[in-house]
This record gives sequence, C-alpha cells and structure tokens, in this order.
Amino acid sequence: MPQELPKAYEPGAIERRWAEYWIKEKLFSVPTPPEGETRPVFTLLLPPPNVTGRLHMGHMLNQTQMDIIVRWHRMRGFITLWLPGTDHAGIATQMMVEKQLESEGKKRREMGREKFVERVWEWKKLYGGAILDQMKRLGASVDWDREYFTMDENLSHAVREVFVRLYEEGLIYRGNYIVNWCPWHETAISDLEVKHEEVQGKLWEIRYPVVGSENPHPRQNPAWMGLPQEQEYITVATTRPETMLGDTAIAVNAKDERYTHLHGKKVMLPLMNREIPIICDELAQPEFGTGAVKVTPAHDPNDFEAGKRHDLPQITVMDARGRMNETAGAYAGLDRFAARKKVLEDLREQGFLVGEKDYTLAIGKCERCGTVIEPRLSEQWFIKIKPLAERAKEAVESGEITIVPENYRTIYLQWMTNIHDWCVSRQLWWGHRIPAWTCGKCGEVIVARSAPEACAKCGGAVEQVPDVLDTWFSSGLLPFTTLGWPEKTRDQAVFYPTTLLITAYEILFFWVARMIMFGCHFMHGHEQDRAIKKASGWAEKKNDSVPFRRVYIHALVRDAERQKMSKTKGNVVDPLDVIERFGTDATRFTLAAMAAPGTDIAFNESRTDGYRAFANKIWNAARFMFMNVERVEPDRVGTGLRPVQTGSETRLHMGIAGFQTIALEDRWILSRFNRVAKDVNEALETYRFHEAANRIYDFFWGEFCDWYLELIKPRLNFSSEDGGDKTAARAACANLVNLFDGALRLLHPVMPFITEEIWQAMYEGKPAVKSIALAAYPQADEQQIDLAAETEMAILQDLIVSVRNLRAELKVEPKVKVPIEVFAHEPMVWSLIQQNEGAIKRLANVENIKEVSQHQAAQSPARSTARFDVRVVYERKIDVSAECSKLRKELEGIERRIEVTTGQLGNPGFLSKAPQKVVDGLSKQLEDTKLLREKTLSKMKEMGCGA
RNA sequence: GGGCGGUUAGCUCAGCUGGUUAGAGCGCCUGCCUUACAAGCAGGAGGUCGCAGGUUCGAGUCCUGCACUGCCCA
Repeated sequence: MPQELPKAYEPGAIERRWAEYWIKEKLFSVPTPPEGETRPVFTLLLPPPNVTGRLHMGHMLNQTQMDIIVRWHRMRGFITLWLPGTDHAGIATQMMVEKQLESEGKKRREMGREKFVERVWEWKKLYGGAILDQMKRLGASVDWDREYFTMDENLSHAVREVFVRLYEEGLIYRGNYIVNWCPWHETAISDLEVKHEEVQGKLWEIRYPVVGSENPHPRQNPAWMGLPQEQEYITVATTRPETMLGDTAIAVNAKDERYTHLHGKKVMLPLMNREIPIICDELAQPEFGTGAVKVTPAHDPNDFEAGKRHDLPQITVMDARGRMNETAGAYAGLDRFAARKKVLEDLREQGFLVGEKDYTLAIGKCERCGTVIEPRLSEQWFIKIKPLAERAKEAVESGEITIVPENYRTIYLQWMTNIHDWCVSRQLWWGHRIPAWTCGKCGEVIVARSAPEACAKCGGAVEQVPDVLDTWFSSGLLPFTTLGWPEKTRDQAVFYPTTLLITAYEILFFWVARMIMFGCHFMHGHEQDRAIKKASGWAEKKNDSVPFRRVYIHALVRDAERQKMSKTKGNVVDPLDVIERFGTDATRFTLAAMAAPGTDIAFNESRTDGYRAFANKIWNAARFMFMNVERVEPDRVGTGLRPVQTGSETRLHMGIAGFQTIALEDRWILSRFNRVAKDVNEALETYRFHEAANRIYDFFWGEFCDWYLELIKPRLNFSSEDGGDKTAARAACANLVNLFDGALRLLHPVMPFITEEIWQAMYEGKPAVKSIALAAYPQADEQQIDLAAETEMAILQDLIVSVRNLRAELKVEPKVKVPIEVFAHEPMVWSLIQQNEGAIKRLANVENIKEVSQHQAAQSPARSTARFDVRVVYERKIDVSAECSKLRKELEGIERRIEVTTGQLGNPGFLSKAPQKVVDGLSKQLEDTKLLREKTLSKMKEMGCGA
C-alpha cells in the first residue's frame, strides 16, 4: 500500500482482469474432501443453461443470487462447491443446427441421422461454450474443473442405467396414446411444453343424418326447426371440423331425454359416407350446445378416453406434419388448415353445415416454435409417475426439503397431487437415445444397458428404437449423476444432498419436481457423511435421499414497464450490454437490491446508473484512504499496511480487529459496522438480497462516507496549522484501513470485482490469501455495539443538520461562518457539544459556539429539539409572515400528535395490552412533543405571530 | 373454470412476525467546482398506503367484499 488508484472508476478493465485471475488461480475448485473432514459443506448445482443459450437477465439474476450466497458461504469457511454445466437441450439445439443446415441448402433427413448428430457435436464444440464464457464475465465463482455437459459419456451412462432400472421396476411403459404433437418439430412434447393461448375462433355446427329414422317430434326440438321432416339429424358443434373425417361415434348423455329415442341408432358421417354409432357417454354434457358431441378418438384426448370406454376404432386422418393422410379420402394431402376450409365448404354445399358462431377458444401452441399443437395418437414411452410423486411429495410435506417463499410449497404439492404420467420419448435425433431395441422378426421389445446382439425370444435381428429422451429426463438426474452415480463415491457422501437450489418459478415443474422425484427414488437409503452433515447444520434431517435441502424460487425479471421480456416484443434487455455500460458490479447490485422475495423485478436502468455511482463512491473513498496512508505512513509504502485479519480459517473472528475506539465517531462507526454485519448476515440467511444490499449501501455511503470520513479528516491531517498529532493520525489511519477492509469483505459477495481490486491494492498484491473471496466474512460482535455512542452521535448529527437547515433558510453565503448559541437540556448534551466542538464547527460551518439560556437559544432563527435549542446568530431580515405561517403549520402537526398520543395513553385498553416498551416510547414522545409545543408557541409570541 | 400474486411519492420499488412522526433510489426545486468523489456535497418540496366494510387498545401490515391488473394451471 498504497498503490495509486486511477482517478476515475472504470469497471471494464478491472472486472475482466479479476475474472481471469479467479479462473487461472483455480480459486473456486474443490477437490474431493478426504475422510475425516469436519468442516461444513455447502453445495449448489447451477441450473444448466442450454448450450444454445445466450445470457439473459433471468440468468443474470439467478447467477447473481447464487454467487452471492456461494461467496458468502465460502467466506464463512464452508467447503463450497458450485457445480457448473450445460444442457444439451434436445429440441432447441436440433432446431438451431437444422436452421444452419437450411442456410447451406441441406436437409436433416437427406443427411441421415448419424451425420446429423455428428454435425450437432461439431456445433457444440464450436459454440456450445458461449454461455459459460458469458458467465465468467459475471464473476460466477463456480468450480470450472467440474464442468459437465448432459451428454458426456458418464452422464449418458447414468441415464441409460436409470431408464433400465425404471423399466425393470415396471415404472416405464410404452403404448399408443394421444400426445401433444408439434407438426413443425414432428415430435411429441410434454404437457408442460405446451403454451395455452386464448384466440377468437369459430364454433361450427354440423348436422349428421340419423340412419333409418324419421323425425317424430319436428316442432318440439328447436334444433330441428325448419329442416326437412323426412330426415332426422343430430347437430354437433366443433372448433376443428377437419377432424370429423376421423369420427367414429356421436355421443349423447344418457340422461338427456332429447336423445333417448336415438340410443342404439347410427348416423351417417357426412363427406365420408361412413356409418357411425350413437353412444351414451358423459363426454356429452346436456347443458353445452346441442348436448351431442362428435367423437374422434385419434385426434382428441377426451375422445380418446371415451373411445376406449366404448371400444371405438381409432382413425388417424393426419400425418406427422399435420397434413391429411390417405384415410382422409378426398382431402388427403391437404394441410390441416386447408382441409378445414375445404371440409367447411363441402359441408355447406351439401347442407350439413347449419351454424357458425364466434367463439373464444384456448389453443395449445408449441412453446418453442408457436405451431398449433395437434393431439396425435402415437406410440410413446411413459413414466408411471404416481409412485415417484408419492415420495417427492412426502419430502416436501415433512419439511425435509423447504421451499422459499413458502407459497410455492402449496403450488408444488398441488401439482404433485394432480400429476400425470410423463411422456419421455421424443421423435428427435439429438439427445439420449432410448436404450430399447425392437426385433424386426417377432416385434419383441428389449430394454437393456447395452445393445443386444439378437432377439432373446426368436433370435431375429434387432434395431434400436429411434426416439430420444426428453431433455428434462437427464437434467432431472444431475444432483447425483454429477457426483459420480451410479458408483458410490466419496463426492456423493460429502456433497449429496446438495444444500440449496436457486431457480426460477418457470422450471419448478420441469426440473425441480423431477429432480426431487428422481433423487428420492434413486438415492433412497443414501446417507451423507455424518460429521459433515452435522457441521453443515443438517443433523436433524432424516432423509438424505433428497437432491437438495432447500429450494429458493426467485422472481422474474421484467422490463421497466413490467412487461415480460420477449424477443417478439423487442424489449429484451441484454445483460452484457448493461454490463458494458455500467459494470458487472453495478448490474449485480441492481438485481440484488431489487430482489425482494416473491415479487418480480422491473429492471430499470436508472437504478443501475445509481449503483455505478455507488461503486464510484467506494472507489473514491478508497483513493482517499490511500492518499492518507501515503501521507501519514510514508515509510510503510511498499510493505503494505496490513489490516488485522487473514483467511477464512479465521471465520469465527468477529467485529473489526485492531480497531481503536479513540473518539466518539470511532465508537459510533464500530457499533454501526457490527450492526450492519449482523443485519446483512441475517438477511442472507433468509435470501433477503435486497435488504442485504440496501443495508450495505446505506452504511457505506450514508454513515461511513458522509459522516465518519468527514469526522476523521482533522485527525488525519496531522501537519495542518491547527496542530495535528502524528500519533493520532496514525491511529486514525489504522482505523480507517481496518474498517475499510471489513466493509470490503462485507460487500464482496454482491460486488466482487471492485472489492477485490481495492482489497488487493491495500495489500499491494501480496495478501495472506489469494483473494478477498477467501478472506473471512464479517460477523457481528455484540460487544462492539455501543448504544451510548449511537445516541450521542445522533444528537451531534441532529445539531449539525439543524444548523445547516437554519443556514439554508437564512440563505447564509456558503463561505460565511456563523456563530451559534445553544441551550442544552442536560449537562451530558453540553459536554458532548464541547467535546465535539471542532466537528460541529467544520461540518456546520460554524464560527463559535456559545452556551446561552433556553430563552435566548429559542429565539428566531432557531431550531428546537427535546435535547437542545440552537440559534444561528445572523443579521438578516426575516420574512416574518413566511416564518409565522411555517411555525403555524408546525404547531398544527404538533397539536395533532399530542392529541393522538394523549388519547392513546389515556386508553386503559392500550395501557393494559400494549407492551411496556411501546407505552414507554409513547410517553417519552408525548413529553418531547409537549416541550416542542411550548418552544414553538414562545417563538411565535416572540415574532408576534399571534395565535 | 381453478389457483396465486400485485395496487404505497411524478417514476421504479422497500416496509419481514400488527406498535412511537410510512422509507429509498431516480426525477424535480434551491444553493455549492468545500484538494476522495459534480458519477459529488448541503438543503427542500412531494403520500387520504386501490375502494368499502370488519377485527383490534392500535391496521400500509390481519379478515371479508369490490375494482383494476399480472401470472400459472386446465
């Protein structure tokens, strides 16, 4: 110390430098702890971003929160493992590469599966690391040595193992079911991947002629009014008329008397000229429309169920790309929407279309490409989810896993209760291939860990099922597969269950729920290393199979207008752009300061701008410190003025070591520091990031810079003409350094870069530990909290601010020093003023301080408080009427307060029920307010304001 | 249709278990280039806490209803 810091704070260069340093030095790599390790452990799995991903604000919020918590734990001496990796992201990646091929005029299908997958791997090698590189810019303190990719061989091996085990346990089955089918991607997708949207559509009414029947009551049924009497019809309503080509029944409700006479009869399916039965099923609700519905088992999930109940044939009329197939007769080859048009035209022409109404319907769209989902009958693989969900539910209900904020717990439990079987097969090429083979000869299906040579049953040649697994299948396994599963490893014993999961609400079901289900199932019976478990504070937990002990769900980042950021709206804020302009530290601070649990964040750049100013403030305070050290301790330049503390092994070290409480401001700032340390630690404990950030901000700027630095300036200035003392300057300097060091450590998890830069400069690049990230986090020392100092300082501040107020009101020239007259209500206050005379003179621009009678001190221009009256001696005409109206307004407020307080204190209910502390506080307040009233009244009298 | 949240200063938001006179940042107004910082300093204006009831000695905070608004699920 001291290295000269550049005059202006420039985050860009600093941040890049330290980000590289942290990685190069492997500061956050965690080797497997040996047997006998007794330190506490903190483990966190990074929700793996898609390899195709680009960093967005959601990531940045997520990673900022994780990094804060991770750095905080590390600094408190935990063995802290933050595990990074990326997800192969089946659909997204395949799409990306397909698009690339398209631009080269190539097609996936022409290329063939093997070549295509090779191509995807090439793509991954070239571009797959982009998002992780962006993460590095954020300063994420992850263990890069343990970086994984979900398609790595070891993880793929684990995926196959899991699939086979589930199959053997009877928890995986295969079958023909209606699934959500994306005609663009030509694959099944899960319920969760479908986004529902309300659109204005039409409800068409189509009449189906009843076979061999005449209308018995033509005038009693409005649906039949005006129709030819010789032919009876049943009218149904549909929003998807093209599916009628695959109708295999008409359903009516058994209780619906309008149709009783038709039970057992048949109708002629228009356009197709196929006879289909009229069935009774609860699918038809008498209240809705005509009470009759068409049944298309191959194209609607509800109809599918009804079809199974009545053993109806399933007629698929569309192909995988959403075009009508050969069973659609004349419509074969038409796209589904073209077919709809044509079907309607033909129906109208032939007199079957009898109505058309506007209708608001919810349609499902593929969340990735926006194509309208087609329910499609196809052969898929499913996980029988109930048995897995049971344990997963239990784990949360019993409190083995806690979810913060708590309202997500209910949402989770509800979802777990109503959960459906999970369709895990995808008709994609990129992903984990399902370890199943079918025999070409006898059709036998073999699920195995490795490819069978021939069919076990008939010896025929086998071929692997083409489908791959849902991406969430493999990511759901990560908490244990990244720790070596299915082997039993030391890593598992130490790091499993992971401590915490921080993620967005959006993937609560996609990912969080599945990790819990898989964890509870496959890690059943697992036990964490006992000593470590105890040291980490989880001794009372019974279930070590859970993937994590806690889940923290964070908010969504919206734009400044509270709109969800989306590419189509064009309101996406690019975090890297924000970082470029304001710095990573300022951006991190913004996200932390706005992240109150449970509420979304409207990202507002003006806040970030403000926090860059905060960083600049810190920067300049540091320059001030260095400047003084250089002046006061020139002989120590080059050796470093070492603050008293070292690495995180001294984590139990509390307060500020080596701090000397010489003057009031020393006692005060030490007390405040400990208080803020206490608050920040408590806030982080409960993920109240905004509170932690704001607390540090207020302390550093509002107390440390605004008051403490100003107050110690005279002491530092030992050579000044008013006779400074070098020993005192040295002591003040040492205090400043030790305090600054503590403040930097306190702030480091939120603003890692600027704190590292200044901290390293303080040690001239030779600190006891390689980084502030490995130094100890400040813990509060209750002994150093000094109530008396805080009270005294408050009086002093009050006095100084009062004088400043008066000066402003009197429009005293800024350079002019004025004498003040003070009356102190207690001797303590007067001696306090005397002892701090210099500070008052300097900070309030006062010439001298004189003790006078209360009467005199309260004469205008004056300020009165319960502790003192202060008057500024300044010759200036006072605007009497303005002053009077101000006093009157003040008096009104005082009277009102007295009234309210008196009323409350006279209330027996209040006196008997309110806590003593509140009653005492209120009494004191009343006393003070009454005093103020007297003073104000006498002042008014003095000025001749009248009542 | 079911569920969950929001409504506090001009703007963006805090206000945790009900407790003394509801806070911050930005913006606005006034004055300062006071040798750490004009990305700064000092001072100031600005709020019937969405509406209506209720519980309580006491409600921004708890309950009920309403209005507006957002999200999730079907």
